[in-house]
Amino acid sequence: MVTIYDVAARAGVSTATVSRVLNGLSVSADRAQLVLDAARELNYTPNRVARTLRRQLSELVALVIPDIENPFFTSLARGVADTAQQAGYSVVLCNTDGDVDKERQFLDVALSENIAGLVLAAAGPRSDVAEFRDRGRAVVAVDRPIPDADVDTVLIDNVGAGRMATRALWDAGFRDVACITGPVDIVTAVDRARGWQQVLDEVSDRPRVPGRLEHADFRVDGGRACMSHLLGLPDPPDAVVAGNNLVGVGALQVLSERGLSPADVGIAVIGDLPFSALSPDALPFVSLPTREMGTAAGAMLLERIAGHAGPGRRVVIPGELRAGETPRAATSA
Amino acid sequence: MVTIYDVAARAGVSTATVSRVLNGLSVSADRAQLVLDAARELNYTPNRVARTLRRQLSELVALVIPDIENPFFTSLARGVADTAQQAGYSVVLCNTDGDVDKERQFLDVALSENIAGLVLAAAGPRSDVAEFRDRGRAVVAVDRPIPDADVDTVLIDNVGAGRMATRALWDAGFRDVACITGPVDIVTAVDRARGWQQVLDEVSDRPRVPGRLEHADFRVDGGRACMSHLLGLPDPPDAVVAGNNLVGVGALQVLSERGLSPADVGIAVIGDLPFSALSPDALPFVSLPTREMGTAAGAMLLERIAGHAGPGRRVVIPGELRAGETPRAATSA
DNA sequence: TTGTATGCGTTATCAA
DNA sequence: TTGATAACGCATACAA
Repeated sequence: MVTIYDVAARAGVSTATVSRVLNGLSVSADRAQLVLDAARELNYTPNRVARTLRRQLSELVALVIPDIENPFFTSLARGVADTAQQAGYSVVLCNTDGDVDKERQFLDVALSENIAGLVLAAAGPRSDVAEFRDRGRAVVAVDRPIPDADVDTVLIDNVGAGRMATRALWDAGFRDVACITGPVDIVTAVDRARGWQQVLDEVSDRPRVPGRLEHADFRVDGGRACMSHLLGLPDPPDAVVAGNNLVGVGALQVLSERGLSPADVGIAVIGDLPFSALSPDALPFVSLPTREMGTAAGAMLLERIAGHAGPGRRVVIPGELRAGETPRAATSA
Repeated sequence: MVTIYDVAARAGVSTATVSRVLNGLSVSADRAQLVLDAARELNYTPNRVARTLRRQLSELVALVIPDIENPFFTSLARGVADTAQQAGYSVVLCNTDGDVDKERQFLDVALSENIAGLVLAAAGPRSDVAEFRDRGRAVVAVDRPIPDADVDTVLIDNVGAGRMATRALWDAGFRDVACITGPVDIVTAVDRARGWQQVLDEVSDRPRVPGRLEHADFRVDGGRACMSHLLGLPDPPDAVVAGNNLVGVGALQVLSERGLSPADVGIAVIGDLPFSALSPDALPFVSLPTREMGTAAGAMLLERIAGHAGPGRRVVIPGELRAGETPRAATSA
């Protein structure tokens, strides 16, 4: 490996001078040129491990997400990566698979690697970033808040998203709207369901059918299972709000397999369906600006790395209803 | 930060002894216990940066992929991550966005970070991993071979996949089968198209309609554009092979928007559609065992890290046709 | 402006 | 088995 010593020797200067040139400190022009020439001739690349050990801070930023197979998070990742890379940081992505133990492992590794900063979409409600912050590392929470941690946070307006989706179905004439949301310990899932409930409380003057709220996991199979269950009831609902994109996919699959269309059973999805094979107009959905979430989180992280102090900030980004040609309820009950 | 010195002081031993205990070298039982107790009481975690600098090798493995928003690659990532994590390595994912410059940057960083190994799905046909290998780092190519590099390689049988998809359509009665594949400089795209061509050459006794091969980019919009173009021709084909999952999604979207179904225009997809919102039975597709590719690549990487020498091995994994209830051609031309 | 020398935290060599 | 110490490659405090 070619080290700073090799460059110094070739340029006929000290390693300190080489280091200064490479870090933009004041060096006389002629010597600087000598160093640059030597570095180029030797194809020198500074060793980041040594640099990190010395500086106590790496040029790496980590993004920790719970489900790398969910387009919601990969789109988010793009946003974070674009922002951070533009600032010269390399972004590494870590998938916790929703496993809090894996998450803790990643956090430990990140800390031990002297990572400059961390964007975290928490796997559970008890992520511990205290040591991170104590050691002066930047942390930004995204999509899911980190309880008891005063960190910058970028969130979707989940209650609002739940409201939009529900109202779209109501406005299309559906009167018995169920909701399939995510696990009770994921706050985004709970909030979206709360939005659903709010709208129903506001618009419905009749007693509601009980058992219309289902908690799936936030995956395709979860959506499938709950949708099958709802459709199998003696008095099935006439419409369903899908609590996230994957649940929506599962619900639509079940519909398709039963030969039903979104006109037969209304369906609105919270989240985008980039790979749905349906026209984006086919059903109402609440588009969530995931990429923008990522860029916002990335920007805040960079500010913190650059030294911004002060209490944790909170950015809440609204979803946007895309109603398209929402099929209307066939019968008004 | 609590360092090895703190532990040594608390345990009343030298840092060398602490290091030995932590690395499983021979230490007397009583002193080992002292060290372990001290380490636990101080909540000591070895600094990975220092360890990496000293050992000249980190415990990190990188997976570099060209499109993190493509389920094909995220599924692959799961396979690699599962394998590597089981062996105690932390896996970091890097998205090149198909940009060879970004890829080179990531490779430089990985080298400079003393990464233990690298699984690479190359962004282009000229990835340079020579320095990596010269410096004794493990490299495995996945999905796309790395020209001029004698590395372990895990590939799909792309020609075979193209054949399967094409034959499925032919067998269903379609007689003018077009192909939308990926860019000419991505070998998987070319190979899949070659499989398509082979089958047509074998089965068709009539002159072929020219202009039936389209090169999209391997994304949804690429599939949309090419599908629109094909359907807009004065003599459109009666069926289409989609060269990858995203192209398939785009093609299906166009179909759906025009009120057509896979019975009107036959369509077979090379790759899986985990988020298509269609029943998996709705159309024929060639399932590609991406996760298994990942585990195979991860396993080979671990072997190399463990010191396995010898020439580059090559694993070719076949796709698997899932014909479901393939719609038959409405008219036999 | 430049060079010398030290330390970042760990592992490994060498001697005891 | 154990400890003292050098070395990994770099950045910086200090001296010149």
